[in-house]
Amino acid sequence: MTVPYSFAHNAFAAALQSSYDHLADGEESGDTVMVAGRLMLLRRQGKLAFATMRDSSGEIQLFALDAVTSDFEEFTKLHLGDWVGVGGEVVRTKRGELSVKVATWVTLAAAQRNFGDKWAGISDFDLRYRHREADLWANPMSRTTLKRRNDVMRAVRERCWAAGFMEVETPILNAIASGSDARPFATHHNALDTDFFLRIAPELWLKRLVVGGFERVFEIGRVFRNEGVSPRHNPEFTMLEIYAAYWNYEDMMVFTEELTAGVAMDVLGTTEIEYQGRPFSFAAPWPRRTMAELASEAVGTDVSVHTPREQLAGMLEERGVEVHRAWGAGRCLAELFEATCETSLWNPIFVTDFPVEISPLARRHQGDPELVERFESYAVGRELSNGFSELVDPLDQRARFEDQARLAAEGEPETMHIDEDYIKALEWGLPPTAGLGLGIDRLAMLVADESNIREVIAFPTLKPVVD
RNA sequence: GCGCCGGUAGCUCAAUUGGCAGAGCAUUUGACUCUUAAUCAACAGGUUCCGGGUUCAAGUCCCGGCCGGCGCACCA
Repeated sequence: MTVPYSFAHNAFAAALQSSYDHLADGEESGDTVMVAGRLMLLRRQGKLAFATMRDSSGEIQLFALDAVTSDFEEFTKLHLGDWVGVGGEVVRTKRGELSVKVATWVTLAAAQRNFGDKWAGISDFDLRYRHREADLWANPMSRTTLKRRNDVMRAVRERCWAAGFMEVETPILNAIASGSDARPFATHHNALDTDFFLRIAPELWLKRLVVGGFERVFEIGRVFRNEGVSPRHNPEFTMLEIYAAYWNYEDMMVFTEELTAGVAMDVLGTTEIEYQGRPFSFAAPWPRRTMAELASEAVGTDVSVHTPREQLAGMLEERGVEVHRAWGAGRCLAELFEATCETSLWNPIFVTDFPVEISPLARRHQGDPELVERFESYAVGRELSNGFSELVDPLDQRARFEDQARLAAEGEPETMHIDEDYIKALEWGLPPTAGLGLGIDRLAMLVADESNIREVIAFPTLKPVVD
């Protein structure tokens, strides 16, 4: 059988359903359309046959009659999952189902595999993730979720553009993987005979564009971290990073909450949702609390980055956290916060004023040089975004990188490497700038009410099956 | 990486204390001129994830491996 190379398609299911809403039961419109899609159900009744066809917009019934339909017998032998193109009149059956009365039809692709149980679909995770194409046909929720992700991406882009940000693209192959603390994937360029690392963040490149005079830039792109896989972590994930010259971290917090709540409004029409059965509100403004305040409340005594390191370490050990010898008071405070507060932060909140020790790219706090002007937003017990007033001083930047190198020497596996090119870039002058990194997948999880990151990624990372 | 749970027909799932491996849907064949997961009848469909072991007998018990889900760790 030869399948055609094209089909003169001129109507979609959803548009037909709405534009022929007025058609009465048993009424024939007199209008002929060409529709195409996939057979989801097929019911033969002697000299009649009814099929449910789905296209990207929705579903419509195909009504075939021996007296009207060409090759009627062949039509009744079509399989669930076959793609068909159909020409016929728009009618409503006596039982009230809007249909295309099939006059001519052609097979556009024969399905040689089925799409699972027509009622239960496909539920096996392995099959769903390895063969998303089958999952998408079999499971309406999978289509809805990935569509939501697309809606989120569009809303984020449109809001960034509307705020005057320019979308840019920066290298994925890097001689040094920097901009975050994470282990990178390594690869090799043959012609250059050079090892490269896949980016773990686009941060340093974006700030170099600000140095170059693009005052507002953003990038939505894949980043790669060679770390554990979990329901909330995929080795490659999508990050939004934005940088605005002349802003500080408070300005960026305002932008972050407005962007996030705005995306929820754009996609869902509301900021008030249920996430995993529990009420959740995107509505701005979000509370702002310092890390030290939250940690102090949680442990019942005042702690801060100035609390003696040994005292903080003792509190961590009481809570079963193993304290690395390279950790200073700042890192200990952050660990204490994560151990006691992080998972209880349900509605969005900004946690602010991080220790300088764990923030090598952020600018020192105007009120306390041991802190930086940094925030992380948390929602449903997870980190959603991270931003700060950017460190603009090349001398301080070099000192921070050197501190990181010292930590590495003491056995800390995930530290930032010194990036001479970046320091050189800062020497040309980075104006006061605030930056933000936001996990698009995690935002999509919230909007789509999904608890596993794999549901919002079309093809999540899986271990290959070897025979 | 560690722990717990799971893997049976193309899909969704059963299988009692270890005792002949089953159903629905899909596929194949037939009936049926308004169906809606159509209905009815019939046929066919299996390396029970893989490899060992215990036993008269293993889907079931034991050991190892593979893949997945969840939790922990790492992290966003």
